[in-house]
Amino acid sequence: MVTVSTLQQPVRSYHHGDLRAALVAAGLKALETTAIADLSLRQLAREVGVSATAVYRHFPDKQALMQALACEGIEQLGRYQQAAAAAAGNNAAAFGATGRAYVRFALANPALFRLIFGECRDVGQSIFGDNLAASLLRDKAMKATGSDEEATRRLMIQAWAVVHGLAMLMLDGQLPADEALIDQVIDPKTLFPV
Amino acid sequence: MVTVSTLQQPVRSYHHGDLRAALVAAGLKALETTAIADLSLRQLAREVGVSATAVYRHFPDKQALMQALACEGIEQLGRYQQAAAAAAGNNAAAFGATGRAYVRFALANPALFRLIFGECRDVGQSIFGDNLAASLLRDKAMKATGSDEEATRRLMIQAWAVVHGLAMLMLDGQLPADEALIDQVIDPKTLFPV
DNA sequence: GAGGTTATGGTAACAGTGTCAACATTGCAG
DNA sequence: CTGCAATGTTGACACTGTTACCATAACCTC
Repeated sequence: MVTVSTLQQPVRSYHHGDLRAALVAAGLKALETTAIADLSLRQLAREVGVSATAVYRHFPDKQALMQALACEGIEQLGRYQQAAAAAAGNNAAAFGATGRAYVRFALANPALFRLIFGECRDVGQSIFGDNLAASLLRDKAMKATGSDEEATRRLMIQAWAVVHGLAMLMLDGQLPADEALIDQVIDPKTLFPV
Repeated sequence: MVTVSTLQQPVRSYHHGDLRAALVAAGLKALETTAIADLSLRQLAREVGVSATAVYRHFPDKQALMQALACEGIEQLGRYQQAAAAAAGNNAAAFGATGRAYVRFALANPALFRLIFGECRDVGQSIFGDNLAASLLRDKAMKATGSDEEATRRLMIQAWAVVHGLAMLMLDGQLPADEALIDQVIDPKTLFPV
C-alpha cells in the first residue's frame, strides 16, 4: 500500500521537516496570548503535532527552549528599534525614538519582553553589549556628553533605566500604558537637558 | 489513652493557631532563597506542617497567597524607604536616599521584589498611590518644580522609572549590581539637574 | 543497491504540581 | 449539652517536566 504523497497536506511522516524552527515559531505565537508562566512544553509539542518528548531532541530542557525564544525576541526588539531610529532620520531625534520604540515593543509583546529579561534566561547575554540599539544609544550619548567616557556610560545607563523602568511599570499596570505618557516621559527637553 | 500535652512542643492538635499568618511567614522566608516560579503551595504547606489542601481554607487559590505575600512585600519596601529617608534627614538628600533604598531593597529581596510587581498580582493595587514613599517623592518633586502640577507628575514618574529600571536591570544581570553604580546613576546633580 | 550508523520521533512511566469533592475534627453559641 | 460553622485531612484528577527505552527514517560506506 503506497501512501499518496502528492496531496496538499505535507503528511510529514514520522520526521518533521524542521522541528526546532517550528517549536520556536509556535512558542513565539503562543507568547502573544499566553503568560510566560503558563507556557507549556507539552502544549507547544501538541500544537506542532509532535510528541512531548520529541522536543528533547532539539533542546536539553524547557529552559533552553525559553532561551531560544528570548534570543529571537532580542533580535526582534533590535530590529524594531533600528527601524524607529531610521524613520526618525537617524539624527538627534532618533535618540528619543529608540527609547519610545523600546517601550512600545514591550507593550505590544508583553510576554516576550518579559522573557527577554526575567529569570528564564542564562546570565551573560546582555542586550547592552553588541546590539544595534546599544551602539546607536552610545553614539547619541557621546555627542551629548562631548565624548567624556565616564559621563557617556552614565548617561547611557540612565537612559536605558528610564525606558526599561517605564516599560516594566506599564506592563505591570502600575502606570497607564498610553502613548501620551510615553512621549511625556521620554522627552529630551525635560529628561536629560544636557 | 490520654496524650500528654504539657511538653515543650505545642503539639498543635488538628487546629493550627493561625495558619494564614504561618503560611505568609513561610512564604516570605521561602522567597529569600527560592525563585518565584519554584514556589510551591504544597511545599509551603509541608513546611508549616499541614496538609496541602488546608491552604484553601485561607486562600481561594495560589494566586491569592501570592497576592498576600506581595502586599507584605509592599509594606516592607515602604518601611525600608521611609527609614532611609529619615536617616538622610528628610531634607533634599532624602530624595535620592529613597531611590537608592528602592534599588537596594530589590537587590536584597529579588524574588519578593519581583512578586510585588510581576504577573502574579491583581491590577489595581498600585504602589504609586497611597504609599509613604510615594508621598515623600511627591513632596520633593513639588519643591523641585515649583508646584507645577504637570511637571511634578512627570518628574515623579521619571524618577520612579529610573530607579525601577535600574533595579530590574541589575536583578536580571544586565547591569552589575554594585553600590557604586547605584550612587552614580541616582545622582541628583546629573540625573535631574532642575 | 545493501547494510549498518546516526539522527530523530514515539511510549510508558515517575515525581511533582494546583485544585476539587467528600469526610473528620474542633471550638463556639444557643 | 447540642448543633453548627470553622478548620484540617484523604483521595483523586488532570496536568506538568523529565527520563529510560523502543521505533523509524535518513544517510553513508562498500
